[in-house]
Amino acid sequence: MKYSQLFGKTSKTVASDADSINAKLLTQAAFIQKQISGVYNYLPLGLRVLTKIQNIIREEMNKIDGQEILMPAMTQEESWITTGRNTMEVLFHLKGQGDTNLVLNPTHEEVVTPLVQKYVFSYRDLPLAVYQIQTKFRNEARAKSGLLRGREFNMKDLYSFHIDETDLNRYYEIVKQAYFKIYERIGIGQETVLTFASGGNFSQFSHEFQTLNEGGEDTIYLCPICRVAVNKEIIDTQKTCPECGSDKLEAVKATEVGNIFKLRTKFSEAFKFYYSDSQGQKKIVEMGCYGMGPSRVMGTVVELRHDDVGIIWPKNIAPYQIHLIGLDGLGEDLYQELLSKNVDVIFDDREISAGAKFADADLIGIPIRLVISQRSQEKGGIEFKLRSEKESEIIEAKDLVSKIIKFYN
RNA sequence: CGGGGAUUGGCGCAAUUGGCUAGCGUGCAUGGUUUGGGACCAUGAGGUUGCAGGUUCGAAUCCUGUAUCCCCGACCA
Repeated sequence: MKYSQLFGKTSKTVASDADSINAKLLTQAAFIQKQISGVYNYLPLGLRVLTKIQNIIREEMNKIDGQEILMPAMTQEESWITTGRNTMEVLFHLKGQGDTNLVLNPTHEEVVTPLVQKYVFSYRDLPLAVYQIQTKFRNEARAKSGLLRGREFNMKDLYSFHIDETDLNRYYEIVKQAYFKIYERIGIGQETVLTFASGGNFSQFSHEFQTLNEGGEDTIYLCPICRVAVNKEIIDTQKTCPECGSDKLEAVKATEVGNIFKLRTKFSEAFKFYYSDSQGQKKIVEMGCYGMGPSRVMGTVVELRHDDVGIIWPKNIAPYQIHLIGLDGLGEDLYQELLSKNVDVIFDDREISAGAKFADADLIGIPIRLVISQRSQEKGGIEFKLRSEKESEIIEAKDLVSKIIKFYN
């Protein structure tokens, strides 16, 4: 991609209503653009990041036998009356044709349970896990913090169905491990901790995945020994680490980037979802649900990975692999060569000053910046600089692609 | 949802006892000079001051209503 052709330009000033680091930097660098409070447009750079996050999640969900589906954003209100959740304050209500009452789904238990019920009748059909990556709508009392709390946001939701609690527990642990793998690949594994939360009526705990960061909305209580935490609900009832029993929990700020939950039979009972076991006996289906918001993860990454001049994207979710800056009219040949080697490159071909190009590269935050200029050629090649480092080095042209490949593998 | 603040070219801002043709920066266009950390000069385009109504000789400025945004709080599978 040539930067001169890219839809969406950086700005020296930032919209005065940007209320958080992620909103400021993502808006200023033209990754997102706010439509209304808590609702954002994704521009090409932003969509690339979001898609990369989604694809990492998708790969890990597929590895644990999740089958991807796509459910609708709107549903008849009746399903929500069935479960008693039609009074949730975050529900958006709308009218269909005639007197049809519809809701915009804030989550999909009310959709997925009747859907799976149409195809699953026997223990032979279980276990089963389906997921989607889709838009959720929640009419939050107060949207805020850029991508961290929106009224419309992107979410991956996985639902699992089991013959009994034992099998639910087995799969729940598998999902837990898959989540850590995802955060690791996205580049926030170091800061993301398992957090014990209330389990509702049917299980002792649910689990949140909380990413430690100063700007976080949540306060959690971290065990320095086990590096697990408990949330406020739990600390109010037990003051110790659930793993080691330590009472030296530290209050820290964090952002919730995932939540997994044993639903048990709450929804299968509401929809009368039974299966026949090997004896032909009618049994209730056990369920789990597992949420993760790619858009919120994207915002959280920016909160965590930036400096005072811009974003510093982790390598697996950067919008491009290479930010190539051409000076002195150079760069086109190198750009074409990188493209031919399948390197994902954005080429700043604009006829503006070097300083402006450097400033934009810092703001956009692609992990590797290359500069090709008369100066770099006099020094024997191409300047190679990591966004996360201060110093640059000169690389000979023949070594460039292998160095790039090495960095990304 | 309760309390507070704000709304002026694309973006960031200025303009009050109500007073001249609503300014500045940035961005944009054209020409020229520059050319490794957001260059400089010149010229130009771009605003019925969120919307609706009212007071007045005269409203960005005062009044009423309304919409939106932000902050604090409550809320938050």
